[in-house]
Amino acid sequence: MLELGTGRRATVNGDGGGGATDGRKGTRRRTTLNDVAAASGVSRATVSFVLNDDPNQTISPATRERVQRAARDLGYVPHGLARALREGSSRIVVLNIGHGLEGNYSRSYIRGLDGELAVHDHVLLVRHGHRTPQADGQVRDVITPRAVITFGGAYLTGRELDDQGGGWKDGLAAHTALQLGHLAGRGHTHLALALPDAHTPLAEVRLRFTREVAATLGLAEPVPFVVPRTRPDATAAVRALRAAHPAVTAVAGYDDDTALRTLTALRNLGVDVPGEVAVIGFDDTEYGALVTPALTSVRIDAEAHGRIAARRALGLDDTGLAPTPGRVIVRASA
Amino acid sequence: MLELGTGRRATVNGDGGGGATDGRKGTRRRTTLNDVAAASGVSRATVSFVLNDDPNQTISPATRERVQRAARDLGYVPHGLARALREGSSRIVVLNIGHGLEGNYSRSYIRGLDGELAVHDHVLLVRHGHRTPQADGQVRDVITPRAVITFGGAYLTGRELDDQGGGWKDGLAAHTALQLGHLAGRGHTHLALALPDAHTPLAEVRLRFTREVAATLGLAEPVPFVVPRTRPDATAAVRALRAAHPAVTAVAGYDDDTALRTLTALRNLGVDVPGEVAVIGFDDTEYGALVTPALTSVRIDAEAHGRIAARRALGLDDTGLAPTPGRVIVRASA
DNA sequence: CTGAAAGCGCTTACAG
DNA sequence: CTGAAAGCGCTTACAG
Repeated sequence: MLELGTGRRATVNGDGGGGATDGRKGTRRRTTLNDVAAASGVSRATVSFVLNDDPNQTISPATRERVQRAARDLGYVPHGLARALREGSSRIVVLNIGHGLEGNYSRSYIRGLDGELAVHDHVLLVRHGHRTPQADGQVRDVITPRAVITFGGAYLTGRELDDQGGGWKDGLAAHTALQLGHLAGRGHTHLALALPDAHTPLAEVRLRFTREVAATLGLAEPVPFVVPRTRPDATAAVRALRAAHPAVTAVAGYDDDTALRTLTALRNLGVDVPGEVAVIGFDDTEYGALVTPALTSVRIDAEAHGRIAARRALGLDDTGLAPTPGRVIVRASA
Repeated sequence: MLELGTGRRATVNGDGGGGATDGRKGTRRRTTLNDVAAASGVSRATVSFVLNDDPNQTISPATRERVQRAARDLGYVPHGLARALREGSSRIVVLNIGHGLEGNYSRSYIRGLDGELAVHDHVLLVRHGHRTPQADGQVRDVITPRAVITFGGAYLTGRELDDQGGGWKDGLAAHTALQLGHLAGRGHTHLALALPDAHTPLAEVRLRFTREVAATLGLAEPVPFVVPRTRPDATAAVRALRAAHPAVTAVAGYDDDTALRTLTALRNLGVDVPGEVAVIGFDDTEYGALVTPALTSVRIDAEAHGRIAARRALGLDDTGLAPTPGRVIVRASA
C-alpha cells in the first residue's frame, strides 16, 4: 500500500555541476535556481537578483551575463508555486463567469484581459458556473490568486471607465444610448425593453439607463417586459405586451437572446418585423445574422475593458487605454 | 521607492498561544498549522496527520479530537500553495477550451467535471482561447496543475468510453448514429454533412463516423460541404451543393451553427424546409428553437463524460459512470 | 558588488 | 503513539 519511490522525485538528485541533462523535458528533475547558481558559480541570491532585474542591486555586467547565459542554457524557468509561496500570492488572476458567453462582449473582454495579463507575466484562469462564497473560498485557499475578477466588473454596474461615472462615454450607458438612438433615428417613440427571466442586477442597471436615455431623447417612458425562454411563454408575453401597450413600435433587447426570442414570438403572432414592430439586440452574437429578418444589434468591443480590468487587478496604472466605441450593426430587424 | 512595510506581513507575528484573534478574516495573519499545533498542544506533524487522516499513523482518539476541535475553532484552512509546493503539484485541474461553448455538450461537460473535481477536493479552472505550447508552458510553470485536460478529450476523437472504442455506445459515434438515424427514419437516403470553415480534427472524425453510419444504415455516401460564416457565402455554398447533388434531401449539421447557417441559406434560396430539404443540427443550442422552422437537433448530456474526465485526470477509477444517452430533440426542420 | 541565512506553510520519512 | 527535522524552490533583508 505504501509504495516506495512514487515516481516523482525519481531522480533524487546528483546535484553535480555537470547539469548536462539539457535541462529540458525528459523525465529529469526540474532545473532549479540552485542549478543555475552552481553552473554560473554564484549564489542563489545573485541569480535571483539578476533574473528578476532587482533594481536595488548592482550586479557586474560580467556576472549578469554569466548568470543569464547559464539560465538560458539550462532552460531554467522559475517554479511558480515556490515563488508564490514566498511572495504571498500566485501570478494568477481568476475570472468568474456565469453565463452570457455568446456575445462579442465576453469574447473580446477575455481576449483583452488575457493579453494584458500575459504582458505582465500573469495568467488568466476562468471559473465557470455560479459563484458561491464556498467556491470562491476554495479557489482562494488552493492557489491564492493575485486577484479575482468578476466578469464585466465595473462595466456591468455602469460605474466605470470615465470620470463622470455611469459609463456614458464608452460604457454601458453609452451603448444603451447607441441602441435607443438607432431606434429613435428611425422614428420610434414608444419602446419596450425585453428582459430575461432571470432577475439579474444587470437587468436593473440596463432598465435604469434605458429610462434615462429615453428621457434624454424625448421618447415615451420605455416599457420593460420579461421574455421567457420557452417559445409558447415568450409568445404569450409578447402578446400581452402588445395588448397592454399598443403604442409600442420597437423593442430593444437586453441582449441578443432576448431580442431573438422577441423576434420569434412576433413572428409567431404574425406581426411584421420591422414593419409593425422593430427589434434591436445588444451585444452582437453570430446567431442574430441567421434569423429572418436578420437581427440588428449593438456590437461592443470590450478588449480595452478587459485590459483595463487586468491593469487594475494588478494595481497598475490603467490610463491611456481608450475603449473602441460601440457600433450598431444594421441588419433587417430595425 | 522602497517602501518599508508593504502591507502584507503587517502583523509580523506574536505567535502567542493566545490565538484569541478568532482566526477568521480581519486583516490578521492567516491561521497556520503552527497555530493549530500550539492551540492543541501537539506538534505540527501530528496536526497534519490528524487533519489528513493519514492511514499510516495511529493517533489517540483524544488527541485527534483535540486537534480537530482546535482546527475548527481557529478556522484553519490549509494553505494550498504550501501544500502544492510540498506535494509537487497543486490541486488544480486546468481545462483548455477553444470555442464551441454554445451547445449543451460543453455546459454539461463542465458541470460534471467541476462537480466531480470538487468531490475530490480539487478545483477546475478554465483556460480560454487558442491553446499554444507557450501558453501551456506558462500555466504549467505558474501553478503546476495536477492535470491539464483538453476539452472533450476522448469524446472528440471518438476514442473513448466503451471498450470497443469509437464511442459507439455513448460517444460521438453513437450520437452521430442518432442524428443520421433520425433522418433515415424519415425516409431520407441522400445526405449532406455541413462542415464549418475552420478545418478541425474533429470535423474529420465526424465525417468518418458519418460515412460509417451511413454505410451501416444503407444510405448513399454522404456529401460533405463547407458552410462559410457569412450569409452570402453560405448561400452560395448551399446553392452549389444543390446543383452538384440534386439527390440530397437532408443535411446533417456538424453542429447547430452549421445547421443554422444551412437553414438560413436554404431559406434565402427559397427552398422549403423540411419539405424539399430537411436539416438537423447537433449539440442542441438555445438558438435552434428561435429560427423558423425551428431546428431539430441532437441533445447530448455530457455530465458523465465530464465526471469521467475528472476521475481519469486524478488517476482514479472511472468505472460505473454511465453516460446519459443522447436524444433527438424533434422540432420542425427535420 | 556578492553570499549565507531565514522563512513562506506544508508533508513525511525517521527516530524515539 | 508523538515530535524534531528536513526539504519543496523561491525571495529578500542583512552582513560583509
